Amino acid sequence: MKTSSTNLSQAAAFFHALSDETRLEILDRLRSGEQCVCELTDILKAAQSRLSFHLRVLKEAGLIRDRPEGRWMYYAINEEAFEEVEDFIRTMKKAAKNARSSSQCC
Amino acid sequence: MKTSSTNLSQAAAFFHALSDETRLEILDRLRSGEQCVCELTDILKAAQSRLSFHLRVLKEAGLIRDRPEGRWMYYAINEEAFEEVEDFIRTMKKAAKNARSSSQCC
DNA sequence: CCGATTGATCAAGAATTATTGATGGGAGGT
DNA sequence: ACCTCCCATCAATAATTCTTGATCAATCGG
Repeated sequence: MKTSSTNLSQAAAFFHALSDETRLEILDRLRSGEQCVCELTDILKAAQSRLSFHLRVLKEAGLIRDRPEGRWMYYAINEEAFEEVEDFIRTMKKAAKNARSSSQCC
Repeated sequence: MKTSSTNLSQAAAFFHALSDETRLEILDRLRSGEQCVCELTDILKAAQSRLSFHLRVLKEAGLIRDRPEGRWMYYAINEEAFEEVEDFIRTMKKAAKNARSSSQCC
């Protein structure tokens, strides 16, 4: 079994989006359901443009979805993407585990 | 349930280490078992210092372990770290799923 | 001891990413 | 129409990360 290189660059993109603490805090907030930017700005005490930047990174990676409503923009976690990330990690882990047990002689 | 901030910075560190395609290629190679640096250099066609740099990033994040033997250094995947990453992702995903279903009125 | 091999580390430069403050656009209220 | 609120975007700067080439230490074989 081999992980294709497109998978690798896709995975790298996911992980890059997840590699920043501010973005993880955003996701942590979104775990409880969708939120608008202004709520996040209040909670995370971050400048609006800064938050907007990080939301964009998350969105371009496909980790979150947005939904405009009036003058608000609501963001929510995209579960499918997390499913993919989980699969990637699980596959890696399992392969390593197998390799390990099969290389143990006696 | 809340993810503590130490968890977040720990997770950010894991994800940062995973966010580079070269490092994912290294891990992809290590899936089949431990390898020494020279083998990786050949396979990935990367300069030695470059590889050494990425191996360090992976090691400092705890994703791989090293084992010196004579003049070779063997690297292998550290499964426990992948377990942690998987848990983190799964927790995030589940919380999002719950929030989603409970917010669906009618 | 000598030379060759393996791999870590360092410094310098290149490249990517993050932050800040300013601007602009759209939606709503009056 | 005007003003305010919410948010995206842009340009400039700051900060971080990556690559490259050089050097060094340790191990091994002769």
